[in-house]
Amino acid sequence: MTTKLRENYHHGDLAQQLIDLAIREIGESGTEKLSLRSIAREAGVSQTAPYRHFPTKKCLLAAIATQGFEQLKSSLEKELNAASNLEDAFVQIGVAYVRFARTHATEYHLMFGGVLADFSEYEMLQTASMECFDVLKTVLVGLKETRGLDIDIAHFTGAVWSVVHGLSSLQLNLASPDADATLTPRGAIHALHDRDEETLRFLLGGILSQQ
Amino acid sequence: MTTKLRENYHHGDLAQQLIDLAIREIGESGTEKLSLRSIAREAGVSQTAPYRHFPTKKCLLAAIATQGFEQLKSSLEKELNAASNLEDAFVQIGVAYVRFARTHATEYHLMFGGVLADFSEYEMLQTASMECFDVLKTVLVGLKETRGLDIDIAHFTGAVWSVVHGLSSLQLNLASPDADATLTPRGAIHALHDRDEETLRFLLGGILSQQ
DNA sequence: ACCCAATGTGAGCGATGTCAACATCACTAG
DNA sequence: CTAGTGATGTTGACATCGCTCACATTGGGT
Repeated sequence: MTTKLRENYHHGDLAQQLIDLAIREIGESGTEKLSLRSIAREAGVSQTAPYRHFPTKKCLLAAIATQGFEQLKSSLEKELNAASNLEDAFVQIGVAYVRFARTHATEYHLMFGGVLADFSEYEMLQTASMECFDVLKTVLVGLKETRGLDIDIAHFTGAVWSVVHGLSSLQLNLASPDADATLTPRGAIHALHDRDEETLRFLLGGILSQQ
Repeated sequence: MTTKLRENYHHGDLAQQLIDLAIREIGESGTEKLSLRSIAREAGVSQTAPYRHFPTKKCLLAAIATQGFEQLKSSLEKELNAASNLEDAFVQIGVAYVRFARTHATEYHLMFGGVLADFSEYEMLQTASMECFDVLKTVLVGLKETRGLDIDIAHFTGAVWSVVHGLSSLQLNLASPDADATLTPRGAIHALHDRDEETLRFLLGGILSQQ
């Protein structure tokens, strides 16, 4: 499957194929092991061809993260539109967020793992992340208004985001296939698996009843 | 301060100095940029000397994470011993956890950032992380008993851990110095800063009153 | 005083990110 | 129809990196 020679000089859609190959390679071997040269080989292209599309390795990573934010945004929007009221949307968006993290582990890692130190270096990343955040914002602002909550909305948003991010990040980075639900680090994380909605209701449920 | 020649052939405590230099370099330039050769130069030692202490670059990182778990454990234990009751300990341990993450960002990143994929490859890391987890376990098991909570303790532990980890990880990876508390990603995270206890009471407070 | 295990050195291999100069192609203006 | 231009891909090279191997130095236990 690798190193197949193209019959055409030009490739067609090298940028997107490099993104896909990079996601796969990171998923298999981790961010540190990703090499532009190896995915160039896999794409059947010279080692410097990627530089026509991504001026730097980090720019490739930023492109992956940007795509991730766009996908996450559309997932959350779908959930928001499907929910019949804001309280449902509140939980269901959380569930969709964690599900996205699990099914797009590589993207999530690049979006929130601190690999891309400063989003402002990459304009498209910046705007994609803000548009994604806006979905969460919409729900929480609406919730504050309809329920007349007396809260600092920025702080509230940060707190809620912490919960869904914590759930996602812990499971991504410390999950192990051979864990059972015992009272060990791995076990506690294993106990979270496939119980997203229950866990989120547990953690977020009390918030709405406060105040 | 760098590249100073030693007058002695032997260094004295190269292992620990390499750990310290690595923490500094990661803090300044990120995990990806850390090079064994550069910290060897800074230590005034040949480029292969580090290999007498760490068979691999990842082993150096594992040593840093191990040291981090030991420090975190002792922080949490101090908090546990200082608290007058379990409810206080519950929140104060959370506060200490987030404070550790902030003051030891590099270590925290290595401990929970998914860089060291499988702890079981590094025995000392494995045991250090379990001993650290035991402190959290003690509090939660105690809490379940004294309050007669009807909960799955592994799941409960995972959920609580998610909250403190989410708070820590979000702030570490997405904090920016020039943020104000507006309704933007950065702003929401900024709104969490220096409000650990308040946020944790907000998020964890409802849990204890449930059931 | 001797020896050995621990520790440090030097040279080098294969791989990587990136750059500069060049080649090939698709498309558009005349 | 054709000439030329910008986008895309290639070749070759440089500095750096992780890591290995063979060798040098040292200090502590006999």
